[in-house]
Amino acid sequence: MPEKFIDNYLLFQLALASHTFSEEFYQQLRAKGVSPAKWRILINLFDCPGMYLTSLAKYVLYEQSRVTKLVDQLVSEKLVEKKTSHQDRRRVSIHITEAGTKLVAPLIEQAKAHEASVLAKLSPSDQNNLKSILKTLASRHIKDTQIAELEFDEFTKKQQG
Amino acid sequence: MPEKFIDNYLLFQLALASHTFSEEFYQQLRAKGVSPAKWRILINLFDCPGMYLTSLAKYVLYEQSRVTKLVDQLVSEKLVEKKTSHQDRRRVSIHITEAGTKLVAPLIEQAKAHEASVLAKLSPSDQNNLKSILKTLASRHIKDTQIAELEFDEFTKKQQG
DNA sequence: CCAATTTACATGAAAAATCATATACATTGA
DNA sequence: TCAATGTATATGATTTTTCATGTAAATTGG
Repeated sequence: MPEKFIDNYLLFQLALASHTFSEEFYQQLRAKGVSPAKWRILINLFDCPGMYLTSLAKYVLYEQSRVTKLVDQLVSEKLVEKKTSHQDRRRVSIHITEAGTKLVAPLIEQAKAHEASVLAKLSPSDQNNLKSILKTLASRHIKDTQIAELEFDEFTKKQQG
Repeated sequence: MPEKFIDNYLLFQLALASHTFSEEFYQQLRAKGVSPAKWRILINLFDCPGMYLTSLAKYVLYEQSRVTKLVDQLVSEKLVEKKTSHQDRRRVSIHITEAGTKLVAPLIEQAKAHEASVLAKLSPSDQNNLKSILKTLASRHIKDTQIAELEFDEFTKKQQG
C-alpha cells in the first residue's frame, strides 16, 4: 500500500480523529435520547450559562440560524431558557435550566470516561503532547475570534454587580 | 476565566481544530466553485482510483447514500465515472476522470500550502508529534474497519492481472 | 442446488442545515 | 438629532443529509 496524500494530510487526519471518536460517543448519547447537536449546546451552556446566542454559535461551531432553531427546540423541552438582555435588547442570553443540568451532568461523566478510553490508546507523554498541541492551536483560534474574554467579562461583571 | 470542561475535553479540541482549519481551506475551495463534500470525494479518488462506493464512503466519512448522490452529481459533471464490477455486479467502482484530475491537481497544491501554514503555528517537534499521534489514532481506526488493505489488494491484482 | 441470509448500492420521504434576507435595536458621525 | 451603518437574532425557502427501505446480486448452510 503506497503512502496516499490523504493519509498524511493534517486536515484529513484531524477530521478522521474527530469523526471517529465523536461518533463513538454519539452512540452513547443517542442511547439516552440526546442528539449530538443538543449535547453540544447543553454542555457549552453548562460550562458557561447565560452565553449570548451568537457567541454560543461560535463555541459550538454551528451557524447562528441553526443555533437559533436548536435553542428554540431546547426551550420547548424546558432544558434551556432565553432572556433578552437589558443592556442590549437585541441580544438573547441562554441559560441551562435545572432539568437541563440534571440531563447533562451524568452525560459529562460518561464523556469523561469515554475520553479516558480514547486517551488510553496513547502513551502518557503522547496524551499530554496531543492535548497541549491542540490547546496551542485552539488558543490562537480563540484569540483570532475574540469571543471568550469579552463574553466572560460581561458575565462575571453581572454576577459581581 | 475559569477552566471550562469543554476547553480541556479532547473531543471538543479535536472538533475545534478540525473545524477551524477545514473551514479555512473550504473558503479557498468555494472560491474555485468546489464544495467541500465534492473535494473530499475527488481527493480520495485521486489517491485511490477505482475505489468501491461503500469503501469510498468510509474513507470520506460520509454515509453511503450520501456518497451515492454526490458521486452521481460528479458523474453528471464528468468529473468521475462509475463502472460495475465484473466479479461482483452489485459493486460499483468509481474512477476520477481526466477532467476531475485536472480540477483537483492544483487544489492539492493549495491544500499542501495551506497545511504548511497551519503547521507553521507549531514548533517543528510539535508538528511531528501531532502527525505521529494522529497516525497512531488513525491506524487503529483503519485496522478496526478493515478497509484499506482489502480494497487495495483487489485493485493492484486487477492492474497486475 | 436452493432457500435463507447477507451485502452493495439506489431511492424517496422526512429531517436537518444553510442561505439570503427581514426585523428590531444600537452605534456612529455629520 | 437623525440618517446611515452596523449588529443580534429570527424566519422561510432551498438545499443537504439522513433514515428507512427497496432491489439485485452474492454467499452460506443444509
